[in-house]
Amino acid sequence: MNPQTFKVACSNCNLRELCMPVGLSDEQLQRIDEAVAVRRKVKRGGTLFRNGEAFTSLYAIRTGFFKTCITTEDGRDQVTGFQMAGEIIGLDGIVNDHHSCDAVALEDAEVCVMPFDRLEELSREVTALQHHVHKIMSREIVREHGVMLLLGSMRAEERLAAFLLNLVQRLHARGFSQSELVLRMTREEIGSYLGLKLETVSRTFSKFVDDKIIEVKQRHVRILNTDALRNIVNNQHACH
Amino acid sequence: MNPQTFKVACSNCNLRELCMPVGLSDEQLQRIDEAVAVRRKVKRGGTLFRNGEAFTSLYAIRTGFFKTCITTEDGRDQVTGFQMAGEIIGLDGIVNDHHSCDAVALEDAEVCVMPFDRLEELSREVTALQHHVHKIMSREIVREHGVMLLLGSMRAEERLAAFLLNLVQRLHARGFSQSELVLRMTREEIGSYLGLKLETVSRTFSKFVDDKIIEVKQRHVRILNTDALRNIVNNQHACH
DNA sequence: CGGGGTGTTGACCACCTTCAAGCCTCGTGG
DNA sequence: CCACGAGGCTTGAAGGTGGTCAACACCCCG
Repeated sequence: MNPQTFKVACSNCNLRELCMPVGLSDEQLQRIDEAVAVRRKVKRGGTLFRNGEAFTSLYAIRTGFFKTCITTEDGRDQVTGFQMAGEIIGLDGIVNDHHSCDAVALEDAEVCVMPFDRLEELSREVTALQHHVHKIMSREIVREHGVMLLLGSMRAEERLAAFLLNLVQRLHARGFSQSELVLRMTREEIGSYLGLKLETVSRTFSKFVDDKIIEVKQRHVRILNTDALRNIVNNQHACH
Repeated sequence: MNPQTFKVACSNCNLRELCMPVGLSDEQLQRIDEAVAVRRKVKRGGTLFRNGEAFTSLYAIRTGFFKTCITTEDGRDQVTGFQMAGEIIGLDGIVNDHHSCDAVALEDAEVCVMPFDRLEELSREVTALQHHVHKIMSREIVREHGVMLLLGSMRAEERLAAFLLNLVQRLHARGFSQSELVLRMTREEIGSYLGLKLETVSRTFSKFVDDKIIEVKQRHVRILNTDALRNIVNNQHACH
């Protein structure tokens, strides 16, 4: 209710390339700084926004890890994505001026709050920013196409392999290991995202361990054979 | 290769409310007309754009019916959506300046071609247009969330019921019947969209017919009991 | 030390897929 | 005009994948 807030600047942010502004002049960067009003901290388990809440801002993740999920009246639940540092959340709220999903922090997190009307205002003046906002939204659309492909046509092993490869690739882009990762989410949340039950996720992890493709200790995962994972995603279904 | 093209005007288009411009002054409408360069016809079975092609424009469907689908190297195939008059396609191309899916006409179609750089230029000047472009992209993101929910958590009957309700609702918004519709796509395409095999789609149709929920004659579908369909989507899973 | 949340594993079963056969419909060409 | 063929659709039988239910192990933390 009383989130901690801090004044903030994009111009010296080390996530610049991943996040909002791209290839801008110093002057343009300073103008962006004006748009990014404040930072906000969210504790693990806390929500950045909830389904139904008024939409005011987009959020750039500085630190931490989020899930977004939709919940229907009849108790259905679906994780629609996991987001990490440098990624933008809140785009779902634009169309109806209120959010249509929950954003939950899976570890203590800090986000940059970008009031959307300021962002629109500024992107009318800074062409590069306008373009970037469009690209971010388009990227999210394309990402979701990939998830639809996964949910619509992949089997459990393929889904989990694709999931691990995607996670580790994004972490690698942020300077982490290509072969080791810590899952911030439960098996149930993975399952919800992948359209599987938690037992199936657990079993599939175990199978990968048996096959010496990964090592698992709790939420710590070490990838022993990246190519094997890639083959599972790509080739496996070529039997037709 | 040599698509037929026509000069076009939004200002007197009867799809105005569904499509691009919203609540604009006459002067603003005229400016939009400048952005919408030409129309283009696509024959049934033809493609409006294909995966890998350079992205230049968004397309507003004037008449006809499209599917968008992604195809991977390993032969996987996924229909990501069906689009009808008044809807916008091509948003996937913005992020990488080339399209990442195919848009195929399922019946003879005509689209308005909107060069994206003109659209960006114009939306820097016309705030309402800028806002509308953002809303269109956000709407697509939210729509895809719904598909993810469907693919991730619904059973075959629920998926098909949701699909029929969605189609008929969109057709109704365009002045068609609330209870009768003509499917423009094959069972296989429905299946691809819903993450089911065509046999399962066919079987589920048959079950709905047995249950007197719909009548089916080829691609003509008459909904006899809309509430039953709604219950299938909502309640069925409440057994938990 | 104990308890709750989380994860693993097994047995059984339901749902959907696979494979196969046959039908219907429409368009084309004889 | 009819015959034929191809594509699309339906239906059946059998099998597999993942879901469900249940028991238990593990780990973190109070």
